[in-house]
This record gives sequence, C-alpha cells and structure tokens, in this order.
Amino acid sequence: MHSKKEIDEIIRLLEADYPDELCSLEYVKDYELLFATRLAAQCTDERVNQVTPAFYAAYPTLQSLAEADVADVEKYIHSCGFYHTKARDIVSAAQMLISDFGGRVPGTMEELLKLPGVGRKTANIILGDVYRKPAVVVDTHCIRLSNRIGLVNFEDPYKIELALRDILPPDKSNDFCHRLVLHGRAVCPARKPKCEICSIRGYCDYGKTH
DNA sequence: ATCCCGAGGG
DNA sequence: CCCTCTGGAT
Repeated sequence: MHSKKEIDEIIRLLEADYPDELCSLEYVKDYELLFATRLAAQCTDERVNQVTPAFYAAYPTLQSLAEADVADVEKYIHSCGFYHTKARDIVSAAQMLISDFGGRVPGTMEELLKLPGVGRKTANIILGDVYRKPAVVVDTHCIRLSNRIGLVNFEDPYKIELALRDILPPDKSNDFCHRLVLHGRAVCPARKPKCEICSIRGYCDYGKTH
C-alpha cells in the first residue's frame, strides 16, 4: 500500500525520467491516432509507426478509408497481426464516424465505445490525448507496472482503471499512464526488469525485493 | 516459449 | 471467467 506522498513521488520521478514525447504513436489527424491505437493491439508501437505512413498515404481521407476494400487494407497492416479483424474494424469504424459522428472522432467514452474495435483502452487514449480529458489508459505495460509497484494487486484492466482513477490526480493520470508505457519499455519489461537502474525502485514492491 | 500501448464474444 | 484473433522480435 502506498501513501499519497509516495504516489506523488513516483509521479515526480517518472516525470523527470520522461519529460516529453509521451505518445510514441505517430499521427496527424485524430482518426489516425484512433486507428493507430487499434493497430497497436498486441503489437509494438514501433511496428505500427512502420506501416501507418504508407497506409495513410494510400487512404488520405476518412472517406477513402470508409470506401476502402478490406482485403486491400489488410495488405498495408498485415505485419501488425490480427489483420483480418483490424482491417474490418478500421473500415467499419471509418464508415460509422462519417454516418453517425459527422466525420469527427467523438469525445465521450460512451460514443467512442460504439465504434467497432474501440474498447476502453483506445477510447481513453482519444479522451486523454485528443480531448485532454482525465483518462486512465490501461494497457499491458500499465497492468504489469502498476502491479509490480504495488498500486494494485489484480490484473483486470477495468478494475485497474477504476483503482488508478482513485489513486492518481485526474490532471496527471493520462501522462502518468504514458510514462508507465515508456518506463515499461525502457526499464521494466516483462522479462528481466532492470531494477538496478530504476529511479522508482525504492517505491516499488517488486524492486525492493529483487 | 513469451511478449508486444486489446477487443469481442461465449 | 475463458477463448480467439496474428505477425514479428527475442
């Protein structure tokens, strides 16, 4: 169990470690972030960034994506994995954005969750990064690090989202989740975490015992 | 064999 | 809760 003072210190240390470049997905338009996030499911951001330039060049508008042939979209995103589902989701989400949301990415959780292939994680990315609303993004890194640190002791993503919403200051939760991702990649991966160089080791249940 | 900024369905 | 969807890197 961590005190509020300890939580604040963890936030501060991670801010110092990762001052900027919080979002590692490259995008220009809002819907590009939405679809890049969909592509990032069980795939590295690095690989997503590798395929999106050619993909968005081939389909430069939301309308062109809505009219796209799913099999052709699959060719561009194939290396990201789950390409049948992802291609279908992207094309039908593009259609729904046009038909139901005036061609704009909506700014509420309820509306975002109506889009095919958009779950709470993707929705929170949009709420946080596009609309600058309080958002808790729970992905594989957030699950692993918040458990190792000892902020939570369960794996269910929605339960973690609710727990972190209570623990973290609303105006800092989104950036904090981004930094957990960066820290997860650089210092605290699933295998062989580098506790010896970790800035928050003293506040981490796992780090204190390893 | 395990992991990567998950979502949907049973 | 479980399972499936998938390629690429380690």
